[in-house]
Amino acid sequence: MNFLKNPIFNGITEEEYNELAAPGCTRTSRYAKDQAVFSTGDQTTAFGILLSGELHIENIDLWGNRIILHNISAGEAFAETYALSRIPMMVDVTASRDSEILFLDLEKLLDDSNSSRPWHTKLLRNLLQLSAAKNIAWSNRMLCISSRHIRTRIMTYLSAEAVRSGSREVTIPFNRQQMADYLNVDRSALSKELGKMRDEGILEFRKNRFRLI
Amino acid sequence: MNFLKNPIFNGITEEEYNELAAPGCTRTSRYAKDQAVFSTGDQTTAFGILLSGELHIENIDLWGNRIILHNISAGEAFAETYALSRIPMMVDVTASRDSEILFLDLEKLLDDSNSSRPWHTKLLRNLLQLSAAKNIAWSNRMLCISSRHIRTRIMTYLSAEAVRSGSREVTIPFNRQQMADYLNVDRSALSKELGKMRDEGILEFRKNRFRLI
DNA sequence: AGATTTATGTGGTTATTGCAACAAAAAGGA
DNA sequence: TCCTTTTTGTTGCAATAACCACATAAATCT
Repeated sequence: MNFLKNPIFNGITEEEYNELAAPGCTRTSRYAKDQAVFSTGDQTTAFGILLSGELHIENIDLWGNRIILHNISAGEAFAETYALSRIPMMVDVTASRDSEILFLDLEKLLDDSNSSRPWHTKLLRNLLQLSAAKNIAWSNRMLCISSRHIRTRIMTYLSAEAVRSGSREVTIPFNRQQMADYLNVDRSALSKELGKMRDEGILEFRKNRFRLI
Repeated sequence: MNFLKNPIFNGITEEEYNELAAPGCTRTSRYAKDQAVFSTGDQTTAFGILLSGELHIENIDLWGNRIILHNISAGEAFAETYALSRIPMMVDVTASRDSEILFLDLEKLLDDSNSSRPWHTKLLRNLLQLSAAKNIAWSNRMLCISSRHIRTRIMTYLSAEAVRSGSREVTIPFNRQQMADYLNVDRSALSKELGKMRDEGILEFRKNRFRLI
């Protein structure tokens, strides 16, 4: 019941959770590294909360290029947008590490028959907060991509991470290829630019640890 | 009361609207073309519904480059993300035409004291749908930007618009500069590529009307 | 209508980035 | 430990797109 501390259950008691979970609205599944959780075209009424591990939300375009749209860490929710809007998924959700996921079926949970339950309004509010937060995350991502220069993208991304962590040293959840996909640049070009920036004394890094100077 | 047909008021009756609007939770304002509705750094508890006109959500980066994050047409809502999350806005909202806006103050509307009102849950649900739809829009936009080739960006964008309108002929809500900002490319490079594509017989266009072939 | 401002198209130049191929280093398995 | 696989870095080359400057067209104003 550790997951009840998750923001999605904000204000919801253990008793209330047991009540909402009772009619088969929830389930837990495990996924191995590189295993697909959802695939493009899937439709789902359930969204997931990542209990442990790590996921990537990614898209592969018509030419086979992959772009990582988002990185999901433990405690974060995902696919709630698709569960809410019922449209076919335009993305792949893949476990980038061994992961454990709690699924909540929104179709059942948000049914009108539950609207008098005390947990119903709380869940709605929490979902709304979650969705708003996702929108903010999209904006941040978009601001990274918006520059046409690799260096600016790197700096925008790392600066934002540094602000979030409150430190000039940041550990990112990507390897080089994934970082390149996230910033939407070529991997070798990214390595090249990172090397240049290190030469110029702008930053230090080893693998996925960066230090801004 | 025409705006009650807006999805945000889905299921909400005129009587209910009068009740929720009574305690000063709503107001209507007019904006002239190019006038700012919100500016970067603003904090708001109210979000807007565009009754008439057109808005652009845009960002100007540290180097003065503008990027249009989103285009708002009549009937669409905006800034609900910021009203929900209370963080300072990272974008400018500008009227691209003379516009009339209905503002709803979420801080007051979503207050616990209203939770027993019949319109309260309806409003929450509608906001949730709205927020989810915005997330979908972000995804679409991101898929446009994800390619590194101008031609692919153009095709991804126009194809998506063609699918939405169910026609090979689409009228987009942008002039060239705005379209370039939306696709995040240089304007002259965009004009050049559009010219090439016309020469190759891939598409026809005049101003903001495009026809895919 | 004429003048002014805004929008769009074109050409040439430069530079950044993508791309491909390979080397080196690190990680993982037997 | 050695061998294999994966990850990261490096180089040269080609190409695309940015940038700049200007021409033309369209829209707006008086």
